[in-house]
Amino acid sequence: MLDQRLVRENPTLIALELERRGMQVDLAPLQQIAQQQRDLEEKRSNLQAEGNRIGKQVGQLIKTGLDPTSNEIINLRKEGNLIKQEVSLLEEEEKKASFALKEKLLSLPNLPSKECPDGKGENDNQEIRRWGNPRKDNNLFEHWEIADQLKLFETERSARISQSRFVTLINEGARLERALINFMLDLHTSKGYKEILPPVLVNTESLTGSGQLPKFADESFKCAEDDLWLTPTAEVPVTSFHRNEIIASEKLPLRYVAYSPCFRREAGSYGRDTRGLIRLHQFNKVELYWFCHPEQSEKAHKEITNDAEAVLQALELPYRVIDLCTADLGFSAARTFDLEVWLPGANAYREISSCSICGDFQARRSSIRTKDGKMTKLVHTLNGSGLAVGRTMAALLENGQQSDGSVVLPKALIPYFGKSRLQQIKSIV
RNA sequence: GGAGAGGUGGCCGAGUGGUCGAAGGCGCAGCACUGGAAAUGCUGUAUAGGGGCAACUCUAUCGAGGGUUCGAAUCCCUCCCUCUCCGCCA
Repeated sequence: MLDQRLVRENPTLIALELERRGMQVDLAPLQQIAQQQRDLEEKRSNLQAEGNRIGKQVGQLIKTGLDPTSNEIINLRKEGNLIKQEVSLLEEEEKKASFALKEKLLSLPNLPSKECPDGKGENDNQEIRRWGNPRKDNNLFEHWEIADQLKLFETERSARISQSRFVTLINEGARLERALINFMLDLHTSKGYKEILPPVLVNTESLTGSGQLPKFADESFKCAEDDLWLTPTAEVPVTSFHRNEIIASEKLPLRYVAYSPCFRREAGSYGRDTRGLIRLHQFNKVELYWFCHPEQSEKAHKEITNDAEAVLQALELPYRVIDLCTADLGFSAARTFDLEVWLPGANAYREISSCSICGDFQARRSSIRTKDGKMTKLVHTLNGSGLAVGRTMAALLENGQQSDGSVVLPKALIPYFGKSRLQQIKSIV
């Protein structure tokens, strides 16, 4: 959420920055509401001050022995009643204004950071660096073909259980998924991340706090009987882990790693990535999340990206880092580095992690602050996948595939998976 | 799900209609005392919004939302949460 004061005092700046995202917004009406809200608040609080004075006066008069039914007190009570009426009228108007203001503010995305490259679409994203040597042989299989051969997951039966875009991992596929989650969590906790395993059903406030609501309700699954949604990413519960808190400055930065299943409706993606593990309604993800001092967040953004990259490096998966342009930024992000892993079977780089700095955007929505001397300041938040587990498995299958049909796994995974190679088996499921 | 108890500041805990943003204690910070420290003493110590260069000041907040009243932490209503017992359950 954007700062109300900025809306009142410098709407032009906001309009300019949103334009970088490709949005044309007329902020004049918003500014007007913000101004109106403040004026009403001022009027109301002055009246209340007057009412408080009268209340105190009555109390004192009665204490000094004046008859409560005396004219003096009756007149004061009348005056008090008049003020009360006026206040309630003003209050009603003020509430309307604040509600309208908040509703609009919650629907505006974050402003891009100065460093974020301007652009009109994904072609304007900028590649920052590459790591590893991508395999480019011909006749390589895509991951679902390999998985099918090795009997790692079940698609048709999953549709029977749920619907399309769900997968049931079986045999060594299930084991590999579990190994990957543990491997990632261990890698990050060894670097000082605190591990948390949050609820995956989250309430409306939590989704609003991190930016998924009110605008993207159709992207999340909602429970019909309760104010609960299936979380689309651990970013949501982790943000709200500290919602409405003031975090002691010496505790910052707080760095969390959270594994969670993630649920997305993928509305509007019909026909895209219909096979395999790339785009599912439910997938596993290990998420990195930082709460930090505003002054540290730029540096933190590089660190969280490096920490996500470390997983790919340990798994010997070639990748590139993309600096998303303003048009491609997510709603809450001020700047985002995407990590794209090389999929030799698909002959393409695919997003496997998205590392964003959100500045104070989520902190303001969620009211997460810290003390800077006597000042109370909003913290900055950052998040990054470390990594999306299903896509990691896809990458391992495609990158490790051998001509004999087996898949060689990276050394780092052996302690977790138990062996170095996936081979044709007689399915035990 | 049923029955009962309760939700007050960073923590403990007083406060059942009147100047209460809230006694007292703990904790924390500063100062004094000390060779240094402990102990002691003094002072300060919530959040949000508005006004002011500032000192400061106004408003709101005692789980949340309504209501009664000139005036509510205190009375009334609704909801939420926590605890204890019973039931159910992985």
